[in-house]
Amino acid sequence: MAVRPTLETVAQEAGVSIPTVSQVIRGTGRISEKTREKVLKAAKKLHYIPDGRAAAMRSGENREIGFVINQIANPFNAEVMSGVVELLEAEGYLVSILDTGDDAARQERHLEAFIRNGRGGLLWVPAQDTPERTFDLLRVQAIPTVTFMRPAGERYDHVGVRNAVATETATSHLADLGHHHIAYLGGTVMTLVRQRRILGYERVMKARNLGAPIVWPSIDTKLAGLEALRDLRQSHPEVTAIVCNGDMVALGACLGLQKAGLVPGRDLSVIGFDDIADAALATPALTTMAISPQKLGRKLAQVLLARIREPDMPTTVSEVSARLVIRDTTGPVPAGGTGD
Amino acid sequence: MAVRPTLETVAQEAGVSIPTVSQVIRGTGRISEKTREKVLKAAKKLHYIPDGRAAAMRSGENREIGFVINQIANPFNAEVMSGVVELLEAEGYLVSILDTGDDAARQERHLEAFIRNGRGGLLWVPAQDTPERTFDLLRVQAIPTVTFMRPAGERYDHVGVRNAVATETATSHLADLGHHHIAYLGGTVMTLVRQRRILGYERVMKARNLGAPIVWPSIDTKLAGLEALRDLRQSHPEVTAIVCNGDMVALGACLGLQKAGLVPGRDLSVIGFDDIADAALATPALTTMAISPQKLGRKLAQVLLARIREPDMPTTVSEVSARLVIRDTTGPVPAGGTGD
DNA sequence: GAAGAAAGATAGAACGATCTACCGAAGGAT
DNA sequence: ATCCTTCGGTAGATCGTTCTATCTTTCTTC
Repeated sequence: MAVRPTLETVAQEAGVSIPTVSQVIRGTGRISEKTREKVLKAAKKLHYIPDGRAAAMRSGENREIGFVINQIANPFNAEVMSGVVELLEAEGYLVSILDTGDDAARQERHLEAFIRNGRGGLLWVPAQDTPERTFDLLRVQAIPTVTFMRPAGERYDHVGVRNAVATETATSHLADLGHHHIAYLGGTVMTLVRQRRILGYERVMKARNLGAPIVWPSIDTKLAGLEALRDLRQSHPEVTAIVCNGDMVALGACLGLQKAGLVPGRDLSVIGFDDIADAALATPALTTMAISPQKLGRKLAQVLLARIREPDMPTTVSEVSARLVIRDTTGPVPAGGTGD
Repeated sequence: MAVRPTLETVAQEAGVSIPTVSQVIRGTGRISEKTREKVLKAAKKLHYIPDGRAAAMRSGENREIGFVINQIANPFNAEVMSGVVELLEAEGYLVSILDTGDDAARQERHLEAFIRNGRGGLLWVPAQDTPERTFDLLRVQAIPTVTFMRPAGERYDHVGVRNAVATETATSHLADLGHHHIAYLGGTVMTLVRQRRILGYERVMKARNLGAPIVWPSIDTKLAGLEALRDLRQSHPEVTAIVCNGDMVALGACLGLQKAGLVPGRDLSVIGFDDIADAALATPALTTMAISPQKLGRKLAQVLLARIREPDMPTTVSEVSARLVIRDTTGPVPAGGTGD
């Protein structure tokens, strides 16, 4: 089987020295047009592709970026990733993706593997229960890092969403429709993100003098949302509207309502978070807080590039706003409902 | 900022030579218990993580695997990936993922980037219109490669599904329910996979003397499936059942039926392919040809490992069978329907 | 035509690891 | 006491690239 060509192979073929070939390939230094063509021809003939690892080793520059994410199958994440890849690829970077499944141990193994194999930068959604040790690991290695969605103090640059403002908007929308007993559904661990979202929800509940806040946990899948809704309704039959921690849970809740013979938006209002593709396609279509994944992805890439270019600048925080998209799962309080 | 520790740093700290440290870290050679402990202590103190690229360069062994996939957001793919990662990770490999979006140009850039940055093996779902040149690129570099789902002749090992058998099963199931006018919905380009699936469908249509085969194209999203169903029903109102190229299209078709006020499984039978998580959760729950993504993922990993260990053995083909899962979207021909 | 500058190419070290070969010390047999 | 073996560890070359320094040749300019 063919052995991979190197600078030396190409140099021999072209009848020049190794550094000359290197310069031609990278377009640096002073090279005459004649030798340039000679070298390019040889390189093409041999299907030469430079060894990025050897280059990175010598030059210290590393054009491979790692994206460590909590759930690769989440369609929202997928769109963010595609935004990131598009922009970084144009700058000559390779973005390779790892899935932690929100498991801290697996995350640490992954991060270590990334460090071991050399990454010039890291985009990171920290797993829910990331221990301090993992952050240390990364700091020692001095890799430019940007956290996404879940901030990690002021250690790294961060790109995320104005969560508290978003749930304020969502809860106000429900209050405007006349709802008093509004629950918050979704999430399990009290991450900073969830904390901020619940804060926005509770602020409106208090400010507008609505019922006592009800926070009901659920993991972030449709199936879990379906089950959680059932339990929530049993414990709190007075609830007429729910603000959800994510679209998957919200869609699950809608399924749960339908299974119970109820109509989302008429018998009980549901509002999601993210605006994934399924939100608009579901019947009834889901009212939700939309965030633009492409926008987030681009922002993420920009922040990382800035950090790579200027490793010593103070860390930054970039937040984008969510937008209320009213569809069919929110409506006025049902006639028989408790208007109090 | 801290500079990354190397073998030399650790060697100095421990008061031994560089090769000694290397041997301790890798657990090779003869090392006394005393120096071993000394070295490990120093390595731990400095948070030493070996540079896999330098190691790979010298030893020729590369423990980083690339997974080049057509659609990262597809939940079926996500489950396959997690199966692959689990097994390869246990063997000490790092699996990093790239999304081609089924775009041949992007795919070629990605593959080249993988080669440039050194991958010890490749798992690959070739994009739909992959040119011959791309296959050449890979062969020249002599990287162990396994194709997934979409075979590429006998060039590489392959892991896939018994597609023709699966659609035979699906179509027979509909025929058993009394359907005569059965359409095949989904896919656009005539890939080998689609060809095999359509072959199975057509074989049953012919063998059981049913209506003329109708193949209707659609890309693989819910939205497209919804629209395609509408068009299909307009052109072929006699159709009472459809076999779909994938669950996403099938779910889209069900949505389309519901939008038209019809009930999937009663007014028109729909059968999907893949059994993604949503298939069981949809209302009505989707009848589908289930394939176990974990099983496929493990198989994929095993085949790649075998190829890495034995680069010169003849290429293999491994196929797993799909299993008919009957849920609520298939039923007998409706009363007013054309029983012919 | 001589000195200086610029252009074009190259030699050799370096990056961080691993591999091969070798070396000194300790232990055992004769 | 000498030789041989085994054990524990090290020196130096090497992987494919880039960097620094240098070398030769040609072109300007007065």
